[in-house]
Amino acid sequence: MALKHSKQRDMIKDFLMSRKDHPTADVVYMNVRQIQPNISLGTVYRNLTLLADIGEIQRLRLGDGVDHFDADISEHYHFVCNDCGGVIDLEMENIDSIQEVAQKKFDGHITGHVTHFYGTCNCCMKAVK
Amino acid sequence: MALKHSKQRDMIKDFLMSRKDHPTADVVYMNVRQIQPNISLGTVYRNLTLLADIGEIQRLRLGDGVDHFDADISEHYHFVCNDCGGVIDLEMENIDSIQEVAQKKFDGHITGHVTHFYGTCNCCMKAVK
DNA sequence: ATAAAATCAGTAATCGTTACTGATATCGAT
DNA sequence: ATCGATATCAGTAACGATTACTGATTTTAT
Repeated sequence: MALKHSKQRDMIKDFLMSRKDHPTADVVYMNVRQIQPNISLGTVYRNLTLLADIGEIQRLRLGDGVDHFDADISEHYHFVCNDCGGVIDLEMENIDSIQEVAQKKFDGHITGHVTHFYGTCNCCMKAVK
Repeated sequence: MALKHSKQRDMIKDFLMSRKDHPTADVVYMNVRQIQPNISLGTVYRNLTLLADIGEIQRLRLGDGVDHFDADISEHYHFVCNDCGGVIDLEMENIDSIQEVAQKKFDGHITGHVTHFYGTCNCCMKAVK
Protein backbone atom coordinates (compact mmCIF):
# COMPACT_ATOMS: atom_id res chain seq x y z
CA MET A 1 0.00 0.00 0.00
CA ALA A 2 2.89 2.30 -0.75
CA LEU A 3 1.91 5.75 -1.91
CA LYS A 4 2.37 6.26 -5.63
CA HIS A 5 3.13 9.55 -7.24
CA SER A 6 0.30 11.20 -9.12
CA LYS A 7 0.15 14.24 -11.33
CA GLN A 8 -3.35 15.06 -10.10
CA ARG A 9 -2.30 15.05 -6.46
CA ASP A 10 0.61 17.36 -7.26
CA MET A 11 -1.64 19.79 -9.05
CA ILE A 12 -4.08 19.85 -6.16
CA LYS A 13 -1.36 20.51 -3.63
CA ASP A 14 0.34 23.07 -5.87
CA PHE A 15 -2.91 24.93 -6.29
CA LEU A 16 -3.53 24.89 -2.57
CA MET A 17 -0.05 26.22 -1.87
CA SER A 18 -0.64 29.09 -4.28
CA ARG A 19 -3.65 30.28 -2.28
CA LYS A 20 -3.95 31.68 1.18
CA ASP A 21 -7.74 31.88 1.32
CA HIS A 22 -8.37 28.24 2.30
CA PRO A 23 -10.54 27.09 -0.60
CA THR A 24 -13.19 24.38 -0.47
CA ALA A 25 -13.01 21.13 -2.44
CA ASP A 26 -15.30 22.60 -5.05
CA VAL A 27 -13.12 25.67 -5.55
CA VAL A 28 -10.07 23.43 -5.88
CA TYR A 29 -11.95 21.40 -8.47
CA MET A 30 -13.00 24.46 -10.48
CA ASN A 31 -9.47 25.80 -10.58
CA VAL A 32 -7.49 22.65 -11.21
CA ARG A 33 -9.91 21.85 -14.01
CA GLN A 34 -8.70 24.96 -15.82
CA ILE A 35 -5.39 23.24 -16.53
CA GLN A 36 -6.53 19.60 -16.29
CA PRO A 37 -10.03 19.65 -17.76
CA ASN A 38 -10.86 15.99 -17.29
CA ILE A 39 -9.99 15.75 -13.61
CA SER A 40 -12.83 14.32 -11.53
CA LEU A 41 -14.40 15.88 -8.46
CA GLY A 42 -13.98 12.53 -6.74
CA THR A 43 -10.25 12.71 -7.38
CA VAL A 44 -10.13 16.12 -5.76
CA TYR A 45 -11.97 14.90 -2.67
CA ARG A 46 -9.91 11.72 -2.44
CA ASN A 47 -6.60 13.56 -2.69
CA LEU A 48 -7.57 16.34 -0.31
CA THR A 49 -8.51 13.68 2.23
CA LEU A 50 -5.32 11.75 1.58
CA LEU A 51 -3.12 14.83 1.84
CA ALA A 52 -4.82 15.78 5.09
CA ASP A 53 -4.41 12.24 6.44
CA ILE A 54 -0.67 12.21 5.78
CA GLY A 55 -0.37 15.68 7.27
CA GLU A 56 0.66 17.60 4.16
CA ILE A 57 -2.36 19.88 4.35
CA GLN A 58 -4.91 20.85 6.96
CA ARG A 59 -8.67 20.36 6.87
CA LEU A 60 -10.56 23.26 8.39
CA ARG A 61 -14.08 22.96 9.73
CA LEU A 62 -15.26 26.48 10.27
CA GLY A 63 -18.91 25.82 10.96
CA ASP A 64 -20.25 26.81 7.56
CA GLY A 65 -21.00 23.21 6.66
CA VAL A 66 -18.23 22.98 4.08
CA ASP A 67 -14.67 21.80 4.60
CA HIS A 68 -11.89 24.24 3.78
CA PHE A 69 -8.31 23.25 3.06
CA ASP A 70 -5.05 24.93 3.95
CA ALA A 71 -1.56 24.06 2.70
CA ASP A 72 -0.09 25.86 5.69
CA ILE A 73 0.15 23.14 8.32
CA SER A 74 1.69 25.30 11.03
CA GLU A 75 -0.56 25.86 14.02
CA HIS A 76 -2.42 29.08 13.49
CA TYR A 77 -5.91 30.48 13.97
CA HIS A 78 -8.50 31.69 11.52
CA PHE A 79 -10.96 34.52 11.30
CA VAL A 80 -14.25 34.09 9.45
CA CYS A 81 -16.06 37.19 8.23
CA ASN A 82 -19.78 37.12 9.01
CA ASP A 83 -20.46 39.36 6.01
CA CYS A 84 -18.44 37.97 3.13
CA GLY A 85 -17.65 34.52 4.50
CA GLY A 86 -13.95 35.05 3.83
CA VAL A 87 -11.35 33.21 5.87
CA ILE A 88 -8.24 35.04 7.01
CA ASP A 89 -5.16 33.79 8.86
CA LEU A 90 -4.57 35.41 12.22
CA GLU A 91 -1.12 36.27 13.49
CA MET A 92 -1.34 35.95 17.21
CA GLU A 93 0.48 34.69 20.22
CA ASN A 94 -0.07 31.22 21.54
CA ILE A 95 -3.26 30.61 23.52
CA ASP A 96 -2.71 26.96 24.43
CA SER A 97 -3.13 27.96 28.04
CA ILE A 98 -6.90 27.78 27.52
CA GLN A 99 -6.50 24.01 27.60
CA GLU A 100 -5.14 24.19 31.12
CA VAL A 101 -8.01 26.46 32.07
CA ALA A 102 -10.45 23.92 30.64
CA GLN A 103 -8.65 21.00 32.29
CA LYS A 104 -8.86 22.36 35.85
CA LYS A 105 -12.30 21.06 36.75
CA PHE A 106 -12.50 18.30 34.12
CA ASP A 107 -11.80 14.66 34.90
CA GLY A 108 -11.09 13.53 31.33
CA HIS A 109 -7.89 14.26 29.43
CA ILE A 110 -7.78 17.28 27.13
CA THR A 111 -5.31 16.94 24.28
CA GLY A 112 -6.33 19.76 21.97
CA HIS A 113 -8.75 22.47 21.06
CA VAL A 114 -10.39 23.98 18.02
CA THR A 115 -10.83 27.74 17.91
CA HIS A 116 -11.77 30.26 15.31
CA PHE A 117 -12.84 33.86 15.53
CA TYR A 118 -15.57 35.73 13.72
CA GLY A 119 -16.76 39.29 13.14
CA THR A 120 -16.34 41.73 10.26
CA CYS A 121 -13.23 41.87 8.12
CA ASN A 122 -11.50 45.13 7.27
CA CYS A 123 -12.78 44.94 3.72
CA CYS A 124 -16.43 44.64 4.72
CA MET A 125 -16.10 47.40 7.34
CA LYS A 126 -14.86 49.77 4.63
CA ALA A 127 -17.65 48.70 2.28
CA VAL A 128 -20.32 49.86 4.73
CA LYS A 129 -19.09 53.46 4.74
CA MET B 1 -45.86 36.05 10.66
CA ALA B 2 -46.56 35.81 14.36
CA LEU B 3 -45.31 32.68 16.01
CA LYS B 4 -48.05 30.21 16.77
CA HIS B 5 -47.94 27.73 19.55
CA SER B 6 -47.35 24.13 18.59
CA LYS B 7 -47.44 20.90 20.57
CA GLN B 8 -44.63 19.48 18.48
CA ARG B 9 -42.34 22.41 19.19
CA ASP B 10 -43.02 22.10 22.91
CA MET B 11 -42.21 18.41 22.89
CA ILE B 12 -38.97 19.03 21.06
CA LYS B 13 -37.86 21.71 23.49
CA ASP B 14 -39.01 19.69 26.50
CA PHE B 15 -37.03 16.70 25.33
CA LEU B 16 -33.96 18.85 24.74
CA MET B 17 -34.25 20.36 28.21
CA SER B 18 -34.37 16.89 29.73
CA ARG B 19 -30.99 15.97 28.23
CA LYS B 20 -27.54 17.29 28.86
CA ASP B 21 -25.75 15.33 26.16
CA HIS B 22 -26.53 17.68 23.26
CA PRO B 23 -28.40 15.31 20.93
CA THR B 24 -28.53 15.54 17.16
CA ALA B 25 -31.73 16.15 15.18
CA ASP B 26 -32.00 12.44 14.50
CA VAL B 27 -31.78 11.55 18.20
CA VAL B 28 -34.43 14.15 18.98
CA TYR B 29 -36.62 12.62 16.29
CA MET B 30 -36.16 9.05 17.57
CA ASN B 31 -37.06 10.05 21.11
CA VAL B 32 -39.95 12.43 20.49
CA ARG B 33 -41.43 9.79 18.23
CA GLN B 34 -41.78 7.51 21.24
CA ILE B 35 -44.56 9.71 22.56
CA GLN B 36 -45.72 11.30 19.30
CA PRO B 37 -45.31 8.50 16.75
CA ASN B 38 -46.42 10.40 13.67
CA ILE B 39 -44.13 13.39 14.08
CA SER B 40 -42.10 14.09 10.98
CA LEU B 41 -38.31 14.42 10.78
CA GLY B 42 -38.86 17.62 8.83
CA THR B 43 -40.85 19.03 11.74
CA VAL B 44 -37.95 18.26 14.08
CA TYR B 45 -35.46 20.01 11.81
CA ARG B 46 -37.73 22.98 11.22
CA ASN B 47 -38.41 23.50 14.91
CA LEU B 48 -34.82 23.02 16.00
CA THR B 49 -33.81 25.66 13.48
CA LEU B 50 -36.62 27.95 14.57
CA LEU B 51 -35.82 27.55 18.27
CA ALA B 52 -32.17 28.25 17.57
CA ASP B 53 -33.08 31.31 15.49
CA ILE B 54 -35.17 32.84 18.28
CA GLY B 55 -32.45 32.02 20.78
CA GLU B 56 -34.28 29.45 22.88
CA ILE B 57 -31.73 26.75 22.14
CA GLN B 58 -28.19 26.62 20.84
CA ARG B 59 -26.92 24.90 17.71
CA LEU B 60 -23.51 23.32 18.18
CA ARG B 61 -21.17 22.58 15.30
CA LEU B 62 -18.50 20.37 16.75
CA GLY B 63 -16.78 19.29 13.57
CA ASP B 64 -18.29 15.82 13.32
CA GLY B 65 -20.45 16.80 10.37
CA VAL B 66 -23.68 16.69 12.37
CA ASP B 67 -25.37 19.51 14.23
CA HIS B 68 -25.94 19.06 17.94
CA PHE B 69 -28.50 21.00 19.97
CA ASP B 70 -28.36 22.31 23.51
CA ALA B 71 -31.22 23.76 25.55
CA ASP B 72 -28.68 25.47 27.81
CA ILE B 73 -28.15 28.82 26.14
CA SER B 74 -25.69 30.19 28.68
CA GLU B 75 -22.19 30.69 27.32
CA HIS B 76 -20.21 27.58 28.07
CA TYR B 77 -17.66 25.35 26.38
CA HIS B 78 -17.80 21.74 25.26
CA PHE B 79 -15.50 18.77 25.30
CA VAL B 80 -15.73 16.13 22.57
CA CYS B 81 -14.30 12.67 23.27
CA ASN B 82 -12.18 11.34 20.43
CA ASP B 83 -13.03 7.77 21.44
CA CYS B 84 -16.77 7.67 22.08
CA GLY B 85 -17.81 10.89 20.38
CA GLY B 86 -19.60 12.03 23.53
CA VAL B 87 -20.09 15.73 24.22
CA ILE B 88 -19.63 17.04 27.75
CA ASP B 89 -20.17 20.51 29.20
CA LEU B 90 -17.08 22.12 30.67
CA GLU B 91 -17.15 24.21 33.78
CA MET B 92 -14.41 26.71 33.37
CA GLU B 93 -13.53 30.30 33.89
CA ASN B 94 -14.06 32.86 31.16
CA ILE B 95 -11.52 32.89 28.33
CA ASP B 96 -12.90 35.80 26.32
CA SER B 97 -9.48 37.41 26.60
CA ILE B 98 -8.38 35.27 23.65
CA GLN B 99 -10.40 37.64 21.49
CA GLU B 100 -8.23 40.53 22.58
CA VAL B 101 -5.14 38.45 21.89
CA ALA B 102 -6.47 37.72 18.40
CA GLN B 103 -7.47 41.33 17.83
CA LYS B 104 -4.02 42.80 18.50
CA LYS B 105 -2.55 42.39 15.04
CA PHE B 106 -5.82 42.13 13.10
CA ASP B 107 -7.37 45.01 11.24
CA GLY B 108 -10.93 43.67 11.09
CA HIS B 109 -13.33 43.61 14.01
CA ILE B 110 -13.58 40.44 16.11
CA THR B 111 -16.96 40.01 17.79
CA GLY B 112 -16.85 36.40 18.89
CA HIS B 113 -15.12 33.06 18.90
CA VAL B 114 -15.97 29.38 18.68
CA THR B 115 -13.99 26.98 20.81
CA HIS B 116 -14.29 23.39 21.80
CA PHE B 117 -11.85 20.97 23.37
CA TYR B 118 -11.13 17.36 22.59
CA GLY B 119 -9.27 14.38 24.04
CA THR B 120 -10.39 11.33 26.02
CA CYS B 121 -13.24 11.42 28.48
CA ASN B 122 -12.98 9.90 31.93
CA CYS B 123 -15.22 7.04 30.92
CA CYS B 124 -13.06 6.01 27.96
CA MET B 125 -9.84 6.37 29.97
CA LYS B 126 -11.20 3.89 32.51
CA ALA B 127 -12.33 1.54 29.76
CA VAL B 128 -8.78 1.15 28.46
CA LYS B 129 -7.49 -0.25 31.74
C1' DA C 1 -67.64 30.06 15.21
C1' DT C 2 -64.87 31.71 11.51
C1' DA C 3 -61.13 32.81 8.66
C1' DA C 4 -56.26 33.94 7.94
C1' DA C 5 -52.09 32.05 8.47
C1' DA C 6 -48.68 29.29 10.98
C1' DT C 7 -47.69 24.64 11.37
C1' DC C 8 -47.97 19.99 10.22
C1' DA C 9 -46.85 15.03 8.00
C1' DG C 10 -45.10 13.10 4.22
C1' DT C 11 -42.17 13.16 0.62
C1' DA C 12 -39.04 14.89 -2.92
C1' DA C 13 -35.04 17.49 -3.71
C1' DT C 14 -30.58 19.45 -2.51
C1' DC C 15 -25.84 19.55 -1.17
C1' DG C 16 -21.40 18.03 0.28
C1' DT C 17 -19.09 13.99 0.36
C1' DT C 18 -17.93 9.01 -0.20
C1' DA C 19 -17.97 4.49 -2.50
C1' DC C 20 -17.92 1.75 -6.55
C1' DT C 21 -16.22 0.29 -11.33
C1' DG C 22 -13.48 -0.87 -14.96
C1' DA C 23 -9.60 1.69 -17.22
C1' DT C 24 -5.00 3.93 -16.72
C1' DA C 25 -0.59 5.33 -14.64
C1' DT C 26 3.23 4.45 -11.58
C1' DC C 27 7.20 1.94 -10.01
C1' DG C 28 10.08 -1.83 -8.27
C1' DA C 29 11.83 -6.11 -10.04
C1' DT C 30 13.43 -8.47 -13.90
C1' DA D 1 13.40 -1.14 -21.39
C1' DT D 2 9.54 -4.15 -20.24
C1' DC D 3 6.77 -6.51 -17.17
C1' DG D 4 3.40 -7.17 -13.51
C1' DA D 5 1.36 -5.71 -9.25
C1' DT D 6 -1.26 -2.19 -7.52
C1' DA D 7 -2.22 2.70 -6.52
C1' DT D 8 -4.70 5.95 -8.83
C1' DC D 9 -7.82 7.59 -12.15
C1' DA D 10 -12.52 9.42 -14.45
C1' DG D 11 -17.06 8.82 -14.29
C1' DT D 12 -20.96 7.87 -11.96
C1' DA D 13 -23.97 6.06 -8.41
C1' DA D 14 -24.93 6.14 -3.64
C1' DC D 15 -24.95 8.22 0.80
C1' DG D 16 -26.36 11.00 5.00
C1' DA D 17 -27.74 15.34 6.75
C1' DT D 18 -30.60 18.86 5.83
C1' DT D 19 -33.98 21.77 3.32
C1' DA D 20 -37.94 22.71 0.34
C1' DC D 21 -42.41 21.61 -1.35
C1' DT D 22 -47.51 20.37 -0.95
C1' DG D 23 -51.92 19.96 0.41
C1' DA D 24 -54.08 18.96 5.06
C1' DT D 25 -54.51 20.40 9.93
C1' DT D 26 -54.04 23.60 14.07
C1' DT D 27 -53.80 27.70 16.20
C1' DT D 28 -55.39 32.23 17.37
C1' DA D 29 -57.30 36.86 16.78
C1' DT D 30 -61.68 38.61 15.55
